[in-house]
Amino acid sequence: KALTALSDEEVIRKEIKQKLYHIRYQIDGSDESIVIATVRPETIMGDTAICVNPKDERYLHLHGKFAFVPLINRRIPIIADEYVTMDFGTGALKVTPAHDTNDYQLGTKHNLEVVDVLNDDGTMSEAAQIYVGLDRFETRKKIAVELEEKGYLLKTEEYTSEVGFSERTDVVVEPRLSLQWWLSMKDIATPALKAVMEEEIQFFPPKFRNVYKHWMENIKDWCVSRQLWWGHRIPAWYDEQGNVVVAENEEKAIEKYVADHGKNPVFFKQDEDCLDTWFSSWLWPFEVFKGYSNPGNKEIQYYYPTNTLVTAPEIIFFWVARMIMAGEEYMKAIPFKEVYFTGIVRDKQGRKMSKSLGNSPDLLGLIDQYGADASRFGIMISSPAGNDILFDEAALEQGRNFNNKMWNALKLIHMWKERTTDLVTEPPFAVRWFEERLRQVTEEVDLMMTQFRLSEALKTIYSLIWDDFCSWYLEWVKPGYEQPLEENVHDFTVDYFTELMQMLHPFMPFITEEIYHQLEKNREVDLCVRQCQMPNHSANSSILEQGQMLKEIITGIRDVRNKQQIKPKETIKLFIQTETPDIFKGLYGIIEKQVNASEINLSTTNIPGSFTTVIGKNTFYVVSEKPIDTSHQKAELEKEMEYLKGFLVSVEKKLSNERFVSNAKPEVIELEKKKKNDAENKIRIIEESLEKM
RNA sequence: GGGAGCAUAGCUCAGUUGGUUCAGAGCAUCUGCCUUACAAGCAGAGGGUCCGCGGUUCGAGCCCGUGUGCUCCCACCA
Repeated sequence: KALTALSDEEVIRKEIKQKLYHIRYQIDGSDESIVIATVRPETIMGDTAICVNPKDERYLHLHGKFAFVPLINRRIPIIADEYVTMDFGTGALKVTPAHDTNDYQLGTKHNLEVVDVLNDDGTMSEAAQIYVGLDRFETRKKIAVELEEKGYLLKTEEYTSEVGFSERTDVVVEPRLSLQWWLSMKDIATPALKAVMEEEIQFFPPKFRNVYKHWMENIKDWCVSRQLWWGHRIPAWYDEQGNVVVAENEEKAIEKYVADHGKNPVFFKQDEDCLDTWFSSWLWPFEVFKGYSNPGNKEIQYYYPTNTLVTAPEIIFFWVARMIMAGEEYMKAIPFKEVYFTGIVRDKQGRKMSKSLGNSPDLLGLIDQYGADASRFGIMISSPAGNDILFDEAALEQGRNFNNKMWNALKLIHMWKERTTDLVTEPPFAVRWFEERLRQVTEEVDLMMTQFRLSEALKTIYSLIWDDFCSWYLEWVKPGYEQPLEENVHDFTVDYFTELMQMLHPFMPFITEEIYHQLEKNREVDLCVRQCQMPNHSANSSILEQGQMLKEIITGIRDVRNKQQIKPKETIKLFIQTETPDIFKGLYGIIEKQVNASEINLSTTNIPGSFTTVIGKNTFYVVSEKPIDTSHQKAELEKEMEYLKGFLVSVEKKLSNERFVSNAKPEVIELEKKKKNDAENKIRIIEESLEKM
């Protein structure tokens, strides 16, 4: 047990206009006096020193002398401490250890007497000597008058400062000494600090390790007793003389008492205080499985330590650190391996959501409006790990639209099912490509999930479904109007869609489950959250590169169509000039469909009257009914040319820099050479195209 | 006052030993489309002195110093 100066929890600070009283204290053995300034003149009877700054020249001659507290004439020392600010008030501070936190610390440091002038009910105590039994605020008024009458009050000035009010009762909180139970923290903090610093326990995001480290390295003893009537009661018992015994329970306390005193206690009463809420909470990881009260039971063996704690960063110290300490102390093992910190949900303007602001969304209303999956999507997509969440309904709308998109994809696949053909062919390029793409993204998402980069994982899956699956893959395999689809292509598509639903399931459980069952009737098991099935070999990069090139070609030619204002329904003829015609094998069908080309041919020369565009190492000539506007095209090519030449210069400069060549890693130099080569090739191709225009 | 973090497109954010053409994504914006899954959509585009200054380096969005601005936690002046 130790004295506590004050607990400042549940205290609301408010700016209050007050009076600052300048009060004169007579110096012992001198005509001189020293003036202090205070807003609480009723506490002067608790003064046990006057403190000045050691550097303050005004008071140098008073160091070590004594002064008298007005009205009660207690003789108190004049001490010097850096704590006192010279330019505030008079530069002299009355020290009241019983009623001010800082004064208490000052008192401890300088071995000052402690005089508690207040009773529990806020009236003046016997120790105050005067105004005993009178309310503190009444005393303040009366004492000011008395001080003035007796010539101690020199002046009063208006002063605004912060005063603590009780959160529950809204009365001014009075710092007051009391006897409390404390827990010495240093020893139990050491292993807990080590566990996190050595990453036996990992924090996500890791930046919070700094906060934890700072706390644990500067840990203060913990006041664990509370004057409440609920909670775990302090396990301490007193006899009639106030001798105390601490034990696990009353039975053991009596045993201990008998051992210490050689007799049974006549009177034995448990302490009425309760433990701090967090003292109970820090037992949570093991005591929910009775790991302390019934050690080694089956459940605690299975569940302790657990894997991941999900919590908020503002309770790193209150709860996270304490659970780790309790785990190490009582279970001799860490309680969990990973801690994931969620952000605080804020409104669009960045304000914390709160009842008083009334800016919390009505979740059930949102679910009605957008759907449960969409609401989950909206929150998850805007939760970058470790950052606060700015809640914006637009994200929920995006989630709703995503639902709709997937629903429509399902509808399309159902339509195909009705007219598949038994004809089974080699899987077309699109099928092979998407398999690789799925494999690639699965690996990416798996990595993000293990790093708790949840919103990034969701974004990646979202893009895989919307862009790769719907916008590219489905369009690539889509049969012509009223044409049938090969059965195996349909089956692959169903498999892919299933795999996608599995990936998305943790984020959007309802629609994924539904689509999963509708894709294939009579599925026996439900979808559940499981780890990604890691592919048994890594993705085939050449197919992926080919797919990437295909996307770029399609986009590039669509851009030409747009810029040339060729109507969507109007077909074009496409000629490809390439040194590697093989890479286009099997892609003609897709390209024709995607850019609405009536035919595609290879060409070794420029096509007159066409629009030229260079994509990668290949030149494409677009022929349309419409007259081609080459001025725009020419300007674009020239612009690119200029850029490439500038780029080439910078690469060449780098390569001719001796210091670069001698210092850079060989693979970096190789890359630079490749860049140079690529740029030169591209410049040549564009030059040729420009010449012919 | 003590500590931590942040500053990249209009907004929210990625950018993983400093080296691909690195300046990105989503949303928003603009243009064109009622194309037979989807207008809650399709196709395309524009948009940035990577906060300022200095340094290290062959090379800096990334490393170091410094200034400015913001956020959070803790303490709080009689």
